[in-house]
Amino acid sequence: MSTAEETDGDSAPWAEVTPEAARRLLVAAVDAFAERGYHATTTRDIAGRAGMSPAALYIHYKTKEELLHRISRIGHDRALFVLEAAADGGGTAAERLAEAVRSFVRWHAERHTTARVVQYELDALGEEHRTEIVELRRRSDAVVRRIIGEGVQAGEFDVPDVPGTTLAVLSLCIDVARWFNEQGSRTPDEVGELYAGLVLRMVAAER
Amino acid sequence: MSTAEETDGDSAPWAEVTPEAARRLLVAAVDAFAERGYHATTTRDIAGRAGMSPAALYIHYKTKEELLHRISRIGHDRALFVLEAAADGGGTAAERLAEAVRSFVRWHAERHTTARVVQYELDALGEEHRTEIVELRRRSDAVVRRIIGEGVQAGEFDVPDVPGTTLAVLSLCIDVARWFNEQGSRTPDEVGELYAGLVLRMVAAER
DNA sequence: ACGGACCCTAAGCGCTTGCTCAGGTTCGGG
DNA sequence: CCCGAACCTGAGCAAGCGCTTAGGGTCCGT
Repeated sequence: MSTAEETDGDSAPWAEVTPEAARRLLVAAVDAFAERGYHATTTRDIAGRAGMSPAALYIHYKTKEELLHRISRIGHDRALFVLEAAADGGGTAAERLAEAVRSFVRWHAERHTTARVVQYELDALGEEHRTEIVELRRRSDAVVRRIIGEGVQAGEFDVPDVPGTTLAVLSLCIDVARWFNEQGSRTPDEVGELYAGLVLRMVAAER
Repeated sequence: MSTAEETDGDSAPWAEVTPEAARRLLVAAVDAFAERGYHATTTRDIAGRAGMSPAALYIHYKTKEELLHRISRIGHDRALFVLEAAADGGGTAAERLAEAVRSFVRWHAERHTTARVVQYELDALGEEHRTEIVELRRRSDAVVRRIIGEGVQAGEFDVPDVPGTTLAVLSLCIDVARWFNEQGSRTPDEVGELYAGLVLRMVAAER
């Protein structure tokens, strides 16, 4: 597999961020934001983690908020990519839903540092940037809702409230970013598998 | 029903906080923390919402962190109370689990302002205060795990991974605080009902 | 050898932060 | 009518914030 110009959700995490100094700052910001939260993180802390002086940050980014926006934008793009890949993967609705949950959860667990920033620091974005991100989340919702809707029509699923169940499924997956811990007893793969099973039970017509 | 000295999860929200000036400040802090987050909220903002000068805050609380701790402590106590009431309510494991989810979710929806602070600003607490709160959350976990465990033993439930499913159930409920909106199309009762049904499907032995 | 593009830093500006403190207001009991 | 306790405010301090600016290395093509 080539490492150049990848747009998938996993490999070479921040490869598209250039030049290298800008990437180092962005990675440092992800770590700091995830650890302490956006508002509790200082620009001096970010620059320090990247091994630079506080002023260096402003050569590559106009403001601290722009850093958050870049992180949030790239993160949402990747999470959405993962979801859409599963949705377009073919198979029955159950197979596609299971794969969507499995990979979406795996992303939130494996990359829980990024995911935490992406999912929980949304309010710190400015008006314009936030609406841009909210649109991406609307699309995630649409992807899951479509799979569930198709499963219902095909008679595979029995779901009284499709929008409500969609909300619950996404909520369940997203919250993984909050509690997942690398020192915990479960690998991202195991959590993905567990959750895929639970979600299938939530929508299954019968067993 | 008397309004004096209540300790349940709903009525007379912050009645046990006295004197009245201290309660006004605490309510103002809950609103501010929920809206902007702990770190983005200034002591001037809190005092202003309570109609006092910045200095007044420090007559009733030693630090801004003490305010967060009081909120977090009381909130966790109430949420736990709601859970335990449902768990001790009698009936089959399915009935108790459904009631636990229903009331826990209802609490997180109805009082989502408080719940947001309680569930998402934990990291802003100091070392000692945080470990105190984490203990309360461990007890919430134990309550749900016990119900599910008993359901499995009674043959009512079929759950391959009890700790994992417990985690998922609680995660689902807690995340309600993040997305619930009073202008949304669902009442707290409706969300509670929906979620209770979904959780029962996750654990049911057969249908 | 040298000019200039690029990238970075030291220093610091103006402002806001959490918090303090001396002093004023209010009010019930004697 | 005065006292003392309870409660609150105006003014402000030291520290830390996001961000700016003047200037200095480094390395390229020529």
